[in-house]
Amino acid sequence: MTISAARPRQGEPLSGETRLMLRAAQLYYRLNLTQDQVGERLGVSRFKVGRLLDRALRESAVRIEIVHPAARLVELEDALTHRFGLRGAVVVDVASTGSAPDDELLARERVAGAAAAHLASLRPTGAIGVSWGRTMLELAAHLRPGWTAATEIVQLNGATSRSARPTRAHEIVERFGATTGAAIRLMAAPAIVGSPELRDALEEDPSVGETLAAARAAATAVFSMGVLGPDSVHVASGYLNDADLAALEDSGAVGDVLGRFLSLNGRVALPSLDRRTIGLPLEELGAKALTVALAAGAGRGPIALAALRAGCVTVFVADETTAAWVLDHA
Amino acid sequence: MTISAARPRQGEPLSGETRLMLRAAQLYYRLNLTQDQVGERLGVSRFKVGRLLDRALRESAVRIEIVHPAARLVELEDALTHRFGLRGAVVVDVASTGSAPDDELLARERVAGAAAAHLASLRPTGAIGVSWGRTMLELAAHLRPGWTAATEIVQLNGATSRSARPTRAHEIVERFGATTGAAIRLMAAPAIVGSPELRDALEEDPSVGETLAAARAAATAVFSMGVLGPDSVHVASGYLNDADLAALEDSGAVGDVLGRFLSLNGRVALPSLDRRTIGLPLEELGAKALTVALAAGAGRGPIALAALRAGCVTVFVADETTAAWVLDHA
DNA sequence: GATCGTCATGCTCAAATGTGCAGGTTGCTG
DNA sequence: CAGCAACCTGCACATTTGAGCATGACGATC
Repeated sequence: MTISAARPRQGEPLSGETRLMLRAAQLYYRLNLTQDQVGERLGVSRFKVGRLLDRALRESAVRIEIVHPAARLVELEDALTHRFGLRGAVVVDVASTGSAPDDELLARERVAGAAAAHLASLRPTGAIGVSWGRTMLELAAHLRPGWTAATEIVQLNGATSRSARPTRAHEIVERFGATTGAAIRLMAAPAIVGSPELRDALEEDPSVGETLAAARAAATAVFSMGVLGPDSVHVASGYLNDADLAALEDSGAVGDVLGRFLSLNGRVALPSLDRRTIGLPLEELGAKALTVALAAGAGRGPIALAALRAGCVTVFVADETTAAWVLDHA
Repeated sequence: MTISAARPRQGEPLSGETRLMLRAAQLYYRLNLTQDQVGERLGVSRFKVGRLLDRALRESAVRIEIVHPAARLVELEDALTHRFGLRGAVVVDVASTGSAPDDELLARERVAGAAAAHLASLRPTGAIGVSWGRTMLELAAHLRPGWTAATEIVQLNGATSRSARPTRAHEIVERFGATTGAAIRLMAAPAIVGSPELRDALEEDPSVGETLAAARAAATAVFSMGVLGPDSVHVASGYLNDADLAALEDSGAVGDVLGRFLSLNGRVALPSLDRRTIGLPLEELGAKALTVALAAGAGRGPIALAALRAGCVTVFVADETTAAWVLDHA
């Protein structure tokens, strides 16, 4: 080794500037000193400290991450809200139990609970329309007395069952009424009847027509989504026979909202069936100021996406799996 | 399932407040909105946003970490500075080559380079004392012309070799002089002589004495550390015979600073040998305003710790391994 | 059912931080 | 070595943020 001149450095491992930057970052972010204090310790002006910290952030020498386990849910909520132009979205996580049926139950419970809480925070007033189904039943059970004041609770679609499996729609409406102090209005009709003519006749009869008018007038609607399949409530309740089911499947239907079966693009899948369905039409649902839609459990993704595309949702409440599915396929 | 009343929630998965907190964190930290803007979007006051972010930080829902690869080095520097009351510390990383001798070389190169740069940033003036050794030679080679202005460069301890292996102390002093425009003052004496009497006689002779006086007067000193062992420069240069080496090892010496061998506690290990050593005594070194100590390469940990404990270091420059060893054993 | 304590809220004011700009320095080029 | 350009620095000023405090709502307690 002969002393000659400073040889070129192969890879300056750490310039003084970088060292300074990191020291500033440590003092500022770890010790929570002010930029002024950091500058004093490092012998530079506070302006330089600010610029150093700027650089550290830009070069991502410091990383700020949100580590809360629920952060993912909030991200999904924001993505849904933005993607579908919603007024809000609530996504809940469902700890897996290992058993699919239990997960289903748990998802319903969580989504219903979250929906109840969110509804309470929205404090809708006036008339509130409600649908029925297992998730709605669960939601009704979660409503806390006095969660809001409403003048009237209206059943949005037909439900009287002709089979062994009752829809329990009246329990739901009653619970909504009991917890808000509102009058209730039931819809004394089946969800789906045999012919369009019978549907029209029933809807014109005051017994159904008045409720339907009230449903139209309500500014708020709360409903859940149904899947299509042999275990669907509509099949279990006897509204759909095998031929209907087959026709629906052929038409690309993925599930229903207020008894209206939709295909993935958000359109009514089978108009002939839709004309036999008693309750608020989809367009009227979409015209409301506030509609809260619940989707809980595996397989709800497609109908949730369909409903969102149909534009009849302003607040969407779902479990994480469903929310992720919707965003993946949107 | 019977509707009765809201059942107690087993584990509210996500309170609205937490949801709000996370959303605020996302908007604030990811989108860089102001607290005011976040508040507007979330429909809360900016004060609440501030408190929400506070909570997020306290509950460590957001984590701020410094991820730069060199952050560790800066941490070591701060720890050393604080632990030993230094004016500063510089720690460099040494990419392992896989071969121990190459690592040694590389470590010296990096430490010397960093020391040269740091010295330049300190811009010491007046008289500067320097020691010799392989690391000092490397440091000298890294000095850039005009790195500072000095009046005089003084050799701090004896070095003239009586063996085949030259110490090249004069090259070091000359390079320091050439790059600063300073006059130079060499010490025409061996590092260690045979008897205290001869040492005293030499130090009183003007040829050595005047340099020693200048060494005492210098406000700044730059030196490196030597390890004890058969491959030590002092053995190679012929200053120490086997008996000396054995006595040193018995006394617990771990290495030398300016030819003064220290034990781990920072004291002179073998006073009888110290009295035969020509150069600036340790106490005088510790009294200087600025002393820059270099420690590079495996096995320098113990002598580095000893020197730090001896209180003769104000700026410490070392490789990562040595720095970590020192902090581990301090 | 009245009272007290606790807690969250929003305010004012001070501290901290970011921004655009003018002056100065460095290093490059002809 | 002059001229130029890019860059860095520090400053005044506007914006943003934090701290302490008064107020009001809610729930608990006696």
